[in-house]
Amino acid sequence: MADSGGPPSGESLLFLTDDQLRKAIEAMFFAYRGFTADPDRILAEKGYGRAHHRAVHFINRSPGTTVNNLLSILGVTKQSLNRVLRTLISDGLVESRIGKQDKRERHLFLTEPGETLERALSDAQRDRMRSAFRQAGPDAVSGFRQVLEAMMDADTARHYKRLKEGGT
Amino acid sequence: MADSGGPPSGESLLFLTDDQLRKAIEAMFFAYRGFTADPDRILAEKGYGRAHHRAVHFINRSPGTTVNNLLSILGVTKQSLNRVLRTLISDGLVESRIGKQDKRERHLFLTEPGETLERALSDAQRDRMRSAFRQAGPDAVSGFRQVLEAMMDADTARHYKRLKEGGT
DNA sequence: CTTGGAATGTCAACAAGGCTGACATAATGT
DNA sequence: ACATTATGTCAGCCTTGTTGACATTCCAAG
Repeated sequence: MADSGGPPSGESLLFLTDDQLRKAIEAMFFAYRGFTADPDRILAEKGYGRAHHRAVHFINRSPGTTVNNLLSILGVTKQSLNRVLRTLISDGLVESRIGKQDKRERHLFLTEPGETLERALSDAQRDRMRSAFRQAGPDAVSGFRQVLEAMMDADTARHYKRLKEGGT
Repeated sequence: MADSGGPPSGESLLFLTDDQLRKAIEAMFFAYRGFTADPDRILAEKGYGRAHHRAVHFINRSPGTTVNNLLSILGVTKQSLNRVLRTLISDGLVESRIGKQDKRERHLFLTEPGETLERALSDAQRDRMRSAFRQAGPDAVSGFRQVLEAMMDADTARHYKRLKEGGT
């Protein structure tokens, strides 16, 4: 089963031994920890968690987005999201406006302080990403993105592409 | 502030606009969800969580490792790890042997059923990784690994490299 | 040899943030 | 009128992180 060790077995274009795949899996695990480490520190200071970061990020990304929309992007239950939104709104980082066309909908926006927090978080994360890209070099960057896209679930990839292309 | 949109601004070898970095950040977030989705399903069936997966993975990786060693790799508190180990041991997936030299230490091993679970989990995760690599192509693979390594914390990278090179 | 500290691991209790289920309200669409 | 949709809320559960307290074992300095 595990044809590990030794050099590429040739023949396939992709010399993917179990051992190499395992290394990639571990790399993904460790890298994700680094990826979240900087924002986590900032969030901890302010008494927030990763869930708040995600909400703030995607509201900043698509100002005026609805709760439902956010739910489908984040892939959590509305109860979970609502708990986070409630604290963000009552802390004055997020504003929720009733929809004009459809008054059932709530459109979400970052307030001034909300944008400040978002910027602190994304600056930290971007700095690390930029430095990783610089170390790895230009060719590595496109490979990185291609593999990540291929690793997403189909539904998730749809969301990602939609965000990648269009704005809101 | 955000010089987003438009093609690479040239000049730097790495055309890294804020917009591109943000896309990479989102890709990382969505990809990690895909990365954990398959094992999560298997774990949920058996009543375990991601923490159990991590423990089983690294015990399989380095049989006979001590609790302390595992702790430094996983980066959680010993109490957290201990809870997970306790259930794995009482379910008969992991065996804990008191150290011969130092009787304070516990050396951890997978039992037969433990290895079976580990294989199910890593097969699922490897399958997705392999398919992502195939879709992305050989060049992408090395770029992917390079960026991930550059994204880790320094301490984490040490652990990763040690695991990558040596066996135990 | 004894004794104090360091290392290792265990138990208890708490918090964050997932989850399900039930239910309320308001607006929309048929 | 009635069913459906969008949202919010309460209650309760689970996993998994945290800190604090404590037991055991080892080792080294007196």
